[in-house]
Amino acid sequence: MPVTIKQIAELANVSRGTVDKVLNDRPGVKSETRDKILQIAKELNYQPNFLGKALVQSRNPVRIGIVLTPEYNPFIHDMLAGIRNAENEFSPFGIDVSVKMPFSLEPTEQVSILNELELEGVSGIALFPLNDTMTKNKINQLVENNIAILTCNSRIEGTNEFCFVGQNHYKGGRTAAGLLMKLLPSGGDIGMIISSSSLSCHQDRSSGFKDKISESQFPIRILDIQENQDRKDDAFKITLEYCNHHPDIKGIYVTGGGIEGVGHALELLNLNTKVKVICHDLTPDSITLLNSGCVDFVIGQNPEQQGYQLVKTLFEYLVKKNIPTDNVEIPITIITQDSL
Amino acid sequence: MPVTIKQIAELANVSRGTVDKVLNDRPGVKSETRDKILQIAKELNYQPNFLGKALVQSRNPVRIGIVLTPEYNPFIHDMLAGIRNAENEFSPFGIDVSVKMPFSLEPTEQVSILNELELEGVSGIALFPLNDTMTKNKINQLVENNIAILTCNSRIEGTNEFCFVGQNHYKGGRTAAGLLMKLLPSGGDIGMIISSSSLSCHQDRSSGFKDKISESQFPIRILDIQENQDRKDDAFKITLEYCNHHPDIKGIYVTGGGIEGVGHALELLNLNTKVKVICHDLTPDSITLLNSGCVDFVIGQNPEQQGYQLVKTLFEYLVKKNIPTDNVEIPITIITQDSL
DNA sequence: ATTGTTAACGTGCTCGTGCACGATTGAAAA
DNA sequence: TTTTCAATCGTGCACGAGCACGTTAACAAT
Repeated sequence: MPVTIKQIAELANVSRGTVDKVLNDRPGVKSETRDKILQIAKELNYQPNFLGKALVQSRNPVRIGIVLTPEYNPFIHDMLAGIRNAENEFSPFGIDVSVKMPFSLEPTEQVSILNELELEGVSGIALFPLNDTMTKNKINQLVENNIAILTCNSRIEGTNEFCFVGQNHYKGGRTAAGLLMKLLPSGGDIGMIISSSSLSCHQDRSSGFKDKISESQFPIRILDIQENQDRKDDAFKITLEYCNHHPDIKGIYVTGGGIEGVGHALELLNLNTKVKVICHDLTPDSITLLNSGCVDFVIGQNPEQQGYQLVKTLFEYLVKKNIPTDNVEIPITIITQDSL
Repeated sequence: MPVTIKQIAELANVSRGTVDKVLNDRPGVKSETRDKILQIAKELNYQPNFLGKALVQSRNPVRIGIVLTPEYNPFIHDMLAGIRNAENEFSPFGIDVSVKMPFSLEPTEQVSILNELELEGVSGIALFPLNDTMTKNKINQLVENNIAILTCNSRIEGTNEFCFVGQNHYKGGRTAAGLLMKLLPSGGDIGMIISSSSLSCHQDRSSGFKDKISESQFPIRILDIQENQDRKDDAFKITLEYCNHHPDIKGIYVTGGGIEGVGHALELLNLNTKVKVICHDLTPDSITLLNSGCVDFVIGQNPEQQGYQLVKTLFEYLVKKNIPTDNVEIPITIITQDSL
C-alpha cells in the first residue's frame, strides 16, 4: 500500500503538519528537519494520494476555458461530446469547464472571448489558435498572467503554450497520398480541393500529400489545387470543372469540408466509382459517401478523443501538476466502409 | 456544485447517517423518512461524490486478476503496458491488480491459474477464455461465487461474463477483404494463411473475409486456406507453395502471427511489391514489412487501449458499481506505412 | 524579572462518504 | 409506575491531504 504523510511523520518524529509544509515547499521548518523528511519521503517513494488532494481541491474548483471553432464544422460536435465526457469524469475532482463557441474565425472575436475567460478567472485555456499577430500577443499575455495555454489542432509559431494536442497534418497528407497510390496502381491525373490556404492544417496536408508523391516518383500528376472554403457548393462546381476539363481524371483529394458537393457532382456524371476520392474527417456526409462507395477512404482524427484529451491534459497540468513530457499526438485513423 | 449527503440531510431535517442508510439501502429508517429522503435526493439529482467513496474504499482495496495468453505473442506486451497504465491511474482508488501469464494455451493451466486467483481473494477477473468445457465450467463456478468475470478478445458461448472487451473480428475480416479489393481493382487469385481454425477469432476473420468477397461479387478467388499456428517458418513454406503453384497470385491475407515468414518468401521470389499482403496486429515484424512496402495494410486492435479498458471496466464495475450497458468494442484501426 | 519577538512545530478543522456504536424515543410488559 | 426492548435516529471516527491558527521554546530587549 502507498506511503502516507502520516507514516512519514511518524518515522521523522514530527507531526503531519510539518511534513506537509516540507512537501509543499512552505516555510516554517528547520532545514535539518526538512532534509530529514525529504530523505525519508524519497526512500519510501512517497506519492501524494490523489484522493486526499482532490477532496481538498474540490472546494474551490479550478476553472478552465475552451475556445472552439464555429459550429458549422460537424467535427466540433463530436469534440464537444468528448469534452463533456471528460467534464463528467473529472468534475468530482474540482474543475469547471467553460466552453465558448465563436461565430467566426475573426481574430478580434477570439481575443474578446479570451478576455471574457480571463475575467471569469480561469486558470487554463485550450483553444484553436488563429495565426494572427493580435491573437498571438493575447495568448502570450495570458501566459504571463499565469494562465496555462493549450493549443489544439494547429500549432502556431511564436506562442508559449505548455502543450499541443492535435494531429500531425503533414503526416495526414502523406497518408492520403499513400492510399491514393494504392488505389491507382498505374497512376493517373488527380485534382485537389483544399479548404483554405490560410489555415495551416490544410497547408500541411497539402504539402504532405505533394511531398509523398514526388518522393516516391509515382506517376500521379496533380492537375490543380482549388479552394472551397469548406463549402459544398464550391466543391460541387470545382469537381464538375475537374471532370469536364480532364475526362481521364482518376482521383480527387479533399482536405477540408464540403465533401457532399464532390459526391453530388460525381454522381451526376456517373463517375462515383470510377474516380477515387479521399477526404478528411468522419462526418455524416462523409459516412454517407463512404457507404455509397463514392469515397474510398476517410482519414479521421477522432474528435471525441481530442476533446477528451484537451480537458484531461489541462486538468492533469493544473490539478495534478503533471507537466506533459510531449505534445499529445492524435493518431491518424484510416476508415473504410467496412471498418466503420 | 454537486449535491452532498449533508445538504440532503439538512433539507430532510435528519442527520447525515440517516441519509446514508437510505442511500445505501441499509435498515434502521422509518419508511416515511426513507421516502422523504429518496424524494429529495431525486429532486436534487444526487450523485454520490466519487472521491468520498473512494477514500473509504481505499482502506480495503478491491483485488482483480488478469489472465493473459503466453508471452510469445508480442501483442501481450503492449497490452501489459495498458494494464500498468490503468493500474497506476486507479491504484489510489483502492485496487490491486494481479497479472498472470500462462506458459501454454492448455485449459488445465488456465483453470489452475483461475484457482490461484480465487485463493488470492479477487473480486473480479479478466481473461482470454479458452473454448473448452473445463474452463467454461470453472468460469461459471466463479460467477456463482460472486466473482465478476470479464472476457477479452474472443467471446465464448455459454459463459456468464458481465462484459466483453474486444474487437469484432468478423468485421476485421470484412475490412481486410475490402482493402484487398481496393488494392486489386481487376481482381485475381489470392491465398489465405490463418493461425488456427480452432481459435474463434481467426475463424471469425476468415468468414468475414469470405462473406465480404462473395457479397460484393468481386472477381477475387481464394485459392486455398492454410494454417500456420502463428509460426513464421510455416508461413514461409505456405507462401512459397502458393507462389510456385499459382504464378499469377495477386495477394495474401494473413489472419495471425508469423508474417515475417511471408515477407521472407516474397522477398526471395522478388514478389514483395507485386503480391499484395494484408495482415493483423501491429508487431515489430509487421512494422518492418510495412516500411519495406511488402505489407500494404496492417489491421490493428490497439492492444494498449485494450489492456487499459480491461482494468477500467472491471474497476468501474466493482468499485463504482457501473454496470456496462454494452460490450466494449475495440475499434478496428487500419495502418499504412505513412500513418504509423 | 518581565515582556516582546520569532522560528519551529503541533493541533484541529475541512472536504464527502461509510459504518460502528451510542443516544433517544415511544410503546408494551412487568 | 417502573422496567424492558425494539425501532429509529444521531454522533464520532476513519480515510489523506491542505491550511489556518495555536502552542511551544529560545532569546533579545526593556
